[in-house]
Amino acid sequence: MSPRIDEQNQQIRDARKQQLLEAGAKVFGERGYAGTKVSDIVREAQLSHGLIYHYFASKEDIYIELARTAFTTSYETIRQVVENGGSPYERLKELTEGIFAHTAGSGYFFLIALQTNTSKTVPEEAAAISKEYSGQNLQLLEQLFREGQKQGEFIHADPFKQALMYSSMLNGVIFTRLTYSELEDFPQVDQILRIFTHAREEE
Amino acid sequence: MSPRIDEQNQQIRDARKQQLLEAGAKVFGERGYAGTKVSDIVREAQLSHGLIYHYFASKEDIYIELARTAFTTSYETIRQVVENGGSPYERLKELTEGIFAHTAGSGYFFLIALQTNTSKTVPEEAAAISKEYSGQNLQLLEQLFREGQKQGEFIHADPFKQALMYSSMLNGVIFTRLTYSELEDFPQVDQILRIFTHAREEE
DNA sequence: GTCTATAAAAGGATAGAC
DNA sequence: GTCTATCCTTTTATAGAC
Repeated sequence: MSPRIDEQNQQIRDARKQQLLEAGAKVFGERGYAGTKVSDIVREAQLSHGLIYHYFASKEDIYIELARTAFTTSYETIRQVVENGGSPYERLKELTEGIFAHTAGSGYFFLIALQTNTSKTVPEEAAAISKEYSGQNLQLLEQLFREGQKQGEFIHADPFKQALMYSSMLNGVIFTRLTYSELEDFPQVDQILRIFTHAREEE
Repeated sequence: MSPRIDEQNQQIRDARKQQLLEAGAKVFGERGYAGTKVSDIVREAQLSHGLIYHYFASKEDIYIELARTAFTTSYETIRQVVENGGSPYERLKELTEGIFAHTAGSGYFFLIALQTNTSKTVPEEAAAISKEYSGQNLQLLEQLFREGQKQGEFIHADPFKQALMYSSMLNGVIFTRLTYSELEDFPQVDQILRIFTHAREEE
């Protein structure tokens, strides 16, 4: 086989796989792992039913790959912002706005991460990945709150609980916004962050 | 058939149905509608597989009944507190504490309500019930925020968005707490409500 | 590489005995 | 009223032709 053809085939393979992953992200995000049928994915991807098994070993495998992408990206995003310059409050604000901006369009990866974290019906390997990264994310946030408290920007409270409160709130709000996507100026980031800062009248 | 026997049978029937509903609440709450098998429910209820169909027409039917219970109870709870005496802030605080207390134990009905609201895979009838009640709940909250703003307790912002923010946050936090149930003093209700009130240094 | 047809497995629902 | 065994539909996965 000529390398010319080889390369072309590889491109096709990559394109198809990508197509299936994107379709999978959408339907898994919308319907959950158990609620998604293989036929849902291939319909969304506009490919034949059998073809999916040339690219993935099983329905589980697609989900695991998507979950891995979701967690590695979110971890990298958080790490970058948290390890950035700026005061703790500035970094927290930048992180929050970044996450909202990032999930404004589709939010499918957010939904996959969330359900992988919380559902008891996702593939075991995905749950393992989730557990690992969620802990790391919380640690990054905890550290940020600890710094902010030391510098006097944030109110004093168990930094771990503050990190937990922050991510809970974020989950709830993003989730809501996905169903009320027509709303403008929702949520107000400054308003949310008031939970963690000292009293100051709204400017 | 003697009325004596009739009555006894009725009691058995009621007990079994209750048993199945409780088991259903647990597994549907934990695993979602699509992720739950009829066999999961009967195993949890410790009854035989076939028996469930003497009490419910289908898996869908059990879920619908549970969803209805979840929504009617939550609506009644909110309505009672909101229409109570006390200042808007006091009522909001009472409501929040009540919901946390109520979901501290199991939270299965909370989870069922949440997924009925958001999942695309629940039975159609359940989704319809959800839509109806969610709107009503939001209206009650919106009214509470409107009053609180008029009386000067709450910051000024679109009352509908504030209601949405409140319920989003509550969802996120309750959800988190269900996985971190060993945490004491989480969440701090006063801290959450700071989002909606005017600045005042934490007491 | 892609498709259609088919096998294999899982899960919801029913039948009939006790 | 309750159980076990069975049916039947849905869904995952594979085979084989193009």
